[in-house]
Amino acid sequence: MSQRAASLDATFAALADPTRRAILNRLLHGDLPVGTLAEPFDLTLAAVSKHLQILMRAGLVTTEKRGREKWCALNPDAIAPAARWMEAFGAWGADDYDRLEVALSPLLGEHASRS
Amino acid sequence: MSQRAASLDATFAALADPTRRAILNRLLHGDLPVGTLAEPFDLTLAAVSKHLQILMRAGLVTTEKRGREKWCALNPDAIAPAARWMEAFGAWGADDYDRLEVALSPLLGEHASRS
DNA sequence: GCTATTTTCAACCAATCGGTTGATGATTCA
DNA sequence: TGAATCATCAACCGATTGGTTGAAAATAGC
Repeated sequence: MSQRAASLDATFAALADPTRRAILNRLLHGDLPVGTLAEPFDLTLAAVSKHLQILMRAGLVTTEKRGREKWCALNPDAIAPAARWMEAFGAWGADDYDRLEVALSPLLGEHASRS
Repeated sequence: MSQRAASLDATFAALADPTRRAILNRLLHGDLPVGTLAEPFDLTLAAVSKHLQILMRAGLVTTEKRGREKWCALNPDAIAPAARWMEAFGAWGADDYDRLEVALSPLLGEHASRS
């Protein structure tokens, strides 16, 4: 399997778990040490630590040790190959510009709900 | 877990396997019956059938029985919630318009390689 | 140096995954 | 009717996943 395919595997697999997506959402609001990051989850710290390793392996999260604590930060660029794959798939059959608008809105600062 | 989260789980999990992504890519070029769809893969028909069930459960593929054959078709709309989730994530930290161009190019018919 | 704090490691467990084989259900066609 | 074709089902297998517990490593502070 190509390097690219392996990267897509790791990225999509990392995103397939709701706890891991919640971790990413939590990090959207700012960097956090592991312990603080884990607080809202009804899981042991060891379990959260494992989830973080999966996110790190996929490149979605980076860490930096500061003293006793290990601070976690998002690496949004890591999602680009997967996002590209999905755009190529989703654009087929596009019969309107809804998807286009969705893709544009975050860059344009719009926050219209489309759920 | 919310309905939406479950849908994201199913979609990302479906995309996390290279065989399943290859199946989707194959269907990008047109609808196919299961047997023909399975030909290029070094797998039993039963294995491909299982992959198709996972793709169908995620809504990414629809099927229609015509005589003995079961024809498979893409349902690109099913990817939209996952694509939206990723856009929200990826747009954070966007320091240029690379992602924007990538999102636009399929709709504009451009095919510049960015790999 | 000792103790507390933060995080990971190692071992284990049940459940799921991706694959196989062999049997079975539908359907077509001679 | 009978034989061939298309696809799924059921049972099984080894590997992986998501979780736990308890011990251990690294660092901070008294």
